[in-house]
Amino acid sequence: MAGNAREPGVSVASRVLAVLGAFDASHDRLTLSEIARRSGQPLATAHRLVAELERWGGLTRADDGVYGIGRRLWDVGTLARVERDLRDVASPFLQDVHRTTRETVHLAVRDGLHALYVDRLVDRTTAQVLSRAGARLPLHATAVGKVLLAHAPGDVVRAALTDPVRVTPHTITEPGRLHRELAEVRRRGSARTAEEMTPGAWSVAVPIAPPGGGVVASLGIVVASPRRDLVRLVPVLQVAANGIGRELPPGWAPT
Amino acid sequence: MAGNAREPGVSVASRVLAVLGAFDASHDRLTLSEIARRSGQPLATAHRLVAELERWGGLTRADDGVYGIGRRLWDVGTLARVERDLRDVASPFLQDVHRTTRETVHLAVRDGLHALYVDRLVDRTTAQVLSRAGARLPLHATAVGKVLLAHAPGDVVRAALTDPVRVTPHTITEPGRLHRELAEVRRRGSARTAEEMTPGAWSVAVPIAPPGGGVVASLGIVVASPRRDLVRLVPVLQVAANGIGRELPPGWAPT
DNA sequence: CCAGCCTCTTCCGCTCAGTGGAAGCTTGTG
DNA sequence: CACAAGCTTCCACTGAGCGGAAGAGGCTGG
Repeated sequence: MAGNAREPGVSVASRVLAVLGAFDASHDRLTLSEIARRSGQPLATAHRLVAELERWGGLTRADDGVYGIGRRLWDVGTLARVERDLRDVASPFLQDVHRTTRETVHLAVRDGLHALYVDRLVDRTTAQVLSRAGARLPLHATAVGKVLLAHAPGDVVRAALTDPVRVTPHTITEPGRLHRELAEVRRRGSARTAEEMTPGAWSVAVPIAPPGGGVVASLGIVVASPRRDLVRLVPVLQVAANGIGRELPPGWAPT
Repeated sequence: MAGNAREPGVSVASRVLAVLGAFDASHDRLTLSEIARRSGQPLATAHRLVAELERWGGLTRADDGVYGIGRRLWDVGTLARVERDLRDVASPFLQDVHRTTRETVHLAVRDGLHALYVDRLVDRTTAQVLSRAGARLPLHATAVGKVLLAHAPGDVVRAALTDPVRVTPHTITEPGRLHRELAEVRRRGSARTAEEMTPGAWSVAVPIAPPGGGVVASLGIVVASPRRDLVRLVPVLQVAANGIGRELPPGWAPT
């Protein structure tokens, strides 16, 4: 017989989203079969959905048949708040900081238990640091992450400090020590890391807050050597962070 | 009776996409009713789809009930080729150009009959020019657009020069004159505009091509006064454009 | 305090859009 | 030329999706 044994309880919408979910930072080009596999759907089903997505412009298909995310989805993504508001406001300030320091500059918000890198500026010469826009790194091992965590709700802190991942030999994983460091971050108004996320990378970061609001983002800088004067960059960051905060609408929050 | 008069021939997938399509540059925050109206769907239907999208993280709902594009969609959009490859490669060069000129720098690709602005750098002090990342402007009225058009297939040129929109009093709309100008752009290797898109904005642009490939993007600069030495910026742009081209994978194409 | 209006949420039985196994097709490989 | 792997098309069964309607909540003006 033809017919089928339709898996129950799965909406079409969720299938569409599963197709989109098949793509991620390290899988941005997929074949139909890969999409089917990664989204957990029969080939025929994936085929139908993918075709429709392509027709709409959400996916594009290269000559070799490989699918990638299309412009239409890029357009839509561009409208996300994290992207639009924050990036637009912060961008000139990132440039300022970059121009005066010549170092890699990062802008991040908290996304659950990760620091989500919304924007960054890297010198062409600078060794490529891990982060790129859209990357998510652990909160406890990055300077921007520590800033965000230091101003996060208690349950987030608790969750983040429960069995923190050891990324490099220098990563701090003792909850007690991290707790003390977060208090220090709040007191001092800036956070630091020394090769805790990437060997050969040292960084500082400061919080960004809109007028009359809490900390919504963090601005950080990464250098490739244990410069003793790293702290001297803090005032530069603070001026920029204050500028960004001032230009954000009062009460602005990511999400 | 309950039941209904389901509109036939409309797939669920397309309904989901219609919901996403309800959002655009000037409508990035919508209420449920607005989404329903703009996507042409009954409220109950929109409600269901929106709820599912929100559950997935594609949409977020603010406290006041207004919906916006969520992080999940931002993530996915980030994976688009235009965004990823081109932006990543070009970003440091844009910074170089910006640093030496202090002017607004633009990176654009052709999207149908429009120049799609993939990235830009603006000085905080500079008067805000129209373009922002994600913006689409007519090909015939912008410098980057002219570059892209000058290297576009014949049918695109024909379509673009059929009744070109007059944007400002300075916009060139005579097909003949535009045709001649495109030839000139090809010959000279750069394009210019003088208040053709935005009053008070002059600009130049050059093509970007990967090794052994055609023109895939354009790098431009916008200044706020009719500087006589605008052409002197062309070499700067060319160095950067060459650098970008060289770092693009051979045969790279947007889309 | 209520009427009027708006937007959002929930309900429910009918029905056709969606389903996926299978067959056919294309392309690459040994 | 057989075989495999990936892609496309086909088709009849059926439950997921549909949307009108009613209910809930909120705001405004009389």
